[in-house]
Amino acid sequence: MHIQISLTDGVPIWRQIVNQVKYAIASGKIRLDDELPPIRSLAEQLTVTPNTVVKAYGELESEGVVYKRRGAGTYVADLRSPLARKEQRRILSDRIDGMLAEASQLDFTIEEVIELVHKRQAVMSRKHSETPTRGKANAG
Amino acid sequence: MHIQISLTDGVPIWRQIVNQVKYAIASGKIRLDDELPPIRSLAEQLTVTPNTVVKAYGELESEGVVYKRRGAGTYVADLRSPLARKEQRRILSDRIDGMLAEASQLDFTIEEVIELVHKRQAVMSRKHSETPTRGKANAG
DNA sequence: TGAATTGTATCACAGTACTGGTACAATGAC
DNA sequence: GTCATTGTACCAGTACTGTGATACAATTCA
Repeated sequence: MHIQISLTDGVPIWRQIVNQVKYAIASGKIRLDDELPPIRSLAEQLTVTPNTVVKAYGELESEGVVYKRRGAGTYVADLRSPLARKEQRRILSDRIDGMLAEASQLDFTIEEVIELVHKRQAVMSRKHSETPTRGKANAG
Repeated sequence: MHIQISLTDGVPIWRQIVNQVKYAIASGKIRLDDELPPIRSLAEQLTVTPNTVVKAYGELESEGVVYKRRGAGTYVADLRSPLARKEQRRILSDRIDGMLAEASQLDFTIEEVIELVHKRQAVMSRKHSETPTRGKANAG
């Protein structure tokens, strides 16, 4: 669990933690029921306040990515569980709704949006080919 | 040009103005080269500071929705012009990139994303059927 | 039971976004 | 050129977000 944060790129520390934990899970570095670093430990390692880690872990929990057990620790949740998956779908839906609202106001048709999504997906997966959408791509 | 703002819904006033101007254009209430209310007039009408309207109009200009002529006024731009269209495409691409990054981290495939986009589009166009994506939908 | 470890809750400070007030500069009408 | 109108620029106050410090509560384990 090696997390590297930047204090200068404008992205809040708690969000950097969220992203890197998600990435660690997506890339298989940490797995189901693995324990994340205790709040204090990670806070000390990153030399930030425990509060910041609390906020990050709280966000991860609300997204169904991890679960916490008071007095015990914070653990990687089963992302394929129906509950977690439903929550993730809700989060992504919110983001898509915002995007579609923007597209509508900018006078894009749904067909144009879909085309643009495909194009951006192609660009993004080309940019960092080591992080494809789901491990499936490793086999293809 | 009737704009209604809410001080309690958490959405910044300048953004409410942006959205309603866009909607007024999309719905045909104001057209190409029509003049928007002067900053002071709209500020007075909404009982907000001119600064807030300045910010809203500035955002609209940066998106290519309007153009300003100092000493004259603010006017609806030609949204189909290549320059405006390119800028709008850039804005939407940014939003899509963020959405795809989220989707990737939440472990959705591109196929699932596309499916969800279609579903949300269906939901949204059902919700307020008077604001379809582009007038084209009136014919279909 | 009691100490150690873990997450939780509360208050405080700094930076930023949002809004407000007012003076300045450029354009258009005369 | 002069005046009215328009957008621009600058500074100030307020609320919120992000971060920091520290005390509290629940769980684990000897």
